[in-house]
Amino acid sequence: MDRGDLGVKTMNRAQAAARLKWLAAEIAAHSARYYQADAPSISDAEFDALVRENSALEAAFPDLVQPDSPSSQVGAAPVPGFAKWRHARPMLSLDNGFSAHEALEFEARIRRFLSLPATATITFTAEAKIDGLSLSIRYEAGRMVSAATRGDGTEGENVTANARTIACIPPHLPEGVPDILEVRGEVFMDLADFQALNAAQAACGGKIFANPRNAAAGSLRQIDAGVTASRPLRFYAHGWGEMSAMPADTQFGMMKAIESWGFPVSDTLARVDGMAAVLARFEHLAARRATLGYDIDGLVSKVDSLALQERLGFVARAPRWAMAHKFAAERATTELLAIDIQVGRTGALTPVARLAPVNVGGVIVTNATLHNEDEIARKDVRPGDPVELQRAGDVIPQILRWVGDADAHAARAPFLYPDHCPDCGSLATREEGEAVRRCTGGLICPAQRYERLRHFVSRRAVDIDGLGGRSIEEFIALGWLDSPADLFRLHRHRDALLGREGWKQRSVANLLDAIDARRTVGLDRLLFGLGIRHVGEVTARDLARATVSSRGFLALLDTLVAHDPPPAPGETAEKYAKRIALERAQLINVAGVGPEVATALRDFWAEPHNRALVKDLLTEVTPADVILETRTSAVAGKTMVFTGTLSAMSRDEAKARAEALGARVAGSVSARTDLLVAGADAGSKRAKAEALGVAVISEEEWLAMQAEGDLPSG
DNA sequence: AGCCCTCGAGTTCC
DNA sequence: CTCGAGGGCT
Repeated sequence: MDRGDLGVKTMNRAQAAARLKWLAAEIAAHSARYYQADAPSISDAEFDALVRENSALEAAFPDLVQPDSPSSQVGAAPVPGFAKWRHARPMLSLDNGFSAHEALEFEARIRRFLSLPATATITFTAEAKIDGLSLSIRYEAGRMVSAATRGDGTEGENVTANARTIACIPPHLPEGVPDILEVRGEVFMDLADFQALNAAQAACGGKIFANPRNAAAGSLRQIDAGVTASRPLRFYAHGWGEMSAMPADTQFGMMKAIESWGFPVSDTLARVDGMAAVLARFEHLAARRATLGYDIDGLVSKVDSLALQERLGFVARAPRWAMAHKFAAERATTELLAIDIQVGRTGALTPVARLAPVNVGGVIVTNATLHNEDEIARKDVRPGDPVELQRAGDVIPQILRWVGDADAHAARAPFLYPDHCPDCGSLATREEGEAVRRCTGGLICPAQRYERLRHFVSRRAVDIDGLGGRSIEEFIALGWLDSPADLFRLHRHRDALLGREGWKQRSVANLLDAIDARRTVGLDRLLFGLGIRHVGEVTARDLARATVSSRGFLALLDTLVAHDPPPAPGETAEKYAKRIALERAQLINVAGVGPEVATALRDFWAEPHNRALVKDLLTEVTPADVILETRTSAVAGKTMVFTGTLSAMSRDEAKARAEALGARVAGSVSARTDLLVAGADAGSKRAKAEALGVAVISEEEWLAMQAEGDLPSG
């Protein structure tokens, strides 16, 4: 939400003039991106809202209308964007590391996960990490059928026509390639080509690109493939997606096969033994960096053996078997203008640094998070200080320290952290031992309500397309929207909405259709969307899988609330709280859900308002059951528990394998456990399983069972 | 009790 | 993306 904007009615003339100027610049920038099909940064609805606000202001202050007003320029039929493309295999991101230390940690972690001795040598591939954009190209029977950008990793944009114009991407492949084959790599632009392009653009008054990466992105995402064809784009393959047959059993072998099919592969690609050798390549690459002729931002190392890659698997959205070793971040100095406080959906007060605009590594930075109260104190940055910044990792700017004159710094007032919510004025408190200060306003805090609704409709939650912050704000102000269920009743305001500035037949229909499309939504998404403390995407999915249906989930919540044993005689309040929390975790019995999460769930459900909210929501929405993919394995659909010390694989790996075979992995043994795998020195869990008559197998038996259930990959 | 790994939450840039 | 904190192992 742009909290800096005032309502049209409350604005004076000077404010309106300033706002109009800002809107003109904003709309021009966004429409340039939109029409030139570079990445649009806001949704259509949000863009519409900007245009709408502009019109409203011009109506209120007709004498401020400028000849070059956006209202005189916008209005052509919007160019349809690219169609969405769902990746057959998700396109993942990589874990980043910035030091030799982190790289060696990465290697050590792999050894631990695989239970390898410290002396075992792991072979890696190493290659330059090109600063471009990822593309996944699909071939069927040797012919290119599609090409798509990464997008969010699951769904990208179909840019097939444009990719076909890139000279070094083969349109068809030689005989004998796998029938289905997806090659993934990086689209980029050489520095010399980038400079020539910008010079040509300047000459014809076209768009000037900030850096080669943006130029490549802008060129690939052209509506008119003819424009893409005129741009000097290059491509290097670095991986693959779906493959109907595997030509090799190592990363290096695969890349060589891909190269033999006619794809360019980076000449920096090498196979080396051990992380120390990867680090040597990194140093070598850093020295060569300036002479490569294109931008790179580091080096990528991958475990060479595909068998090991498969065993290592994934964490959230990144593989455990790969790492991006990044060059040191670029730094810059600017002035800290002010520190603003934002209120998140959980009430967390987060300080944001407002900075004098400064270029850091090709991007203009104006904001940076300061995380929390302690961080400000630790760095002792004060409004007015000159500060040193860097763009950490890939993008996020970070304030390193204040710089300049110490006396001047000392003369500036330290930032006073507010102890009341800047949005609703409620007391903001800090839990013992916690870093965040939270607004206690809860339901009455408008900022929290707004952020919760935004979370509910966000892509990873219920995913209502095209419902942006500005629309939510508008509907709240109109009194149409208070809780998530209200979203599904917005259609009752259809006529009123149609009468409003900027809402036309089509935009209203699109919004209502998008909402209707989510009347049936996965239990996991719905659960995540509720925004229960400590229940994020992964935990929500684990809980949904364990309870299968909304009925099962609600029953679990009821059980939690009903579990209300009295304190034992002489038990302190603290001990009692700890014990009952532990018991709640046992009632849930889902690996990864401990006392804290269990208590958060209970507290949520103990609140009558939340029960009413969920009940209301369920009158509008049908949660879809979350059923594990049933693969043909002996453990599919079974609830398993691991105990004792496993020798062939670590516990984490065992859990990951079991889940891949369709099993649920619980934390402890109960009557609902189907199978216990007992490693060496199994203790109480084994005894309990035997007492309950739960099947117990040894590690060897489990390995055999798992190998049987294994399906060929790909 | 201490340690390591993951996850959750909030944020930035385009 | 980074930081803090929860969960689960040793």
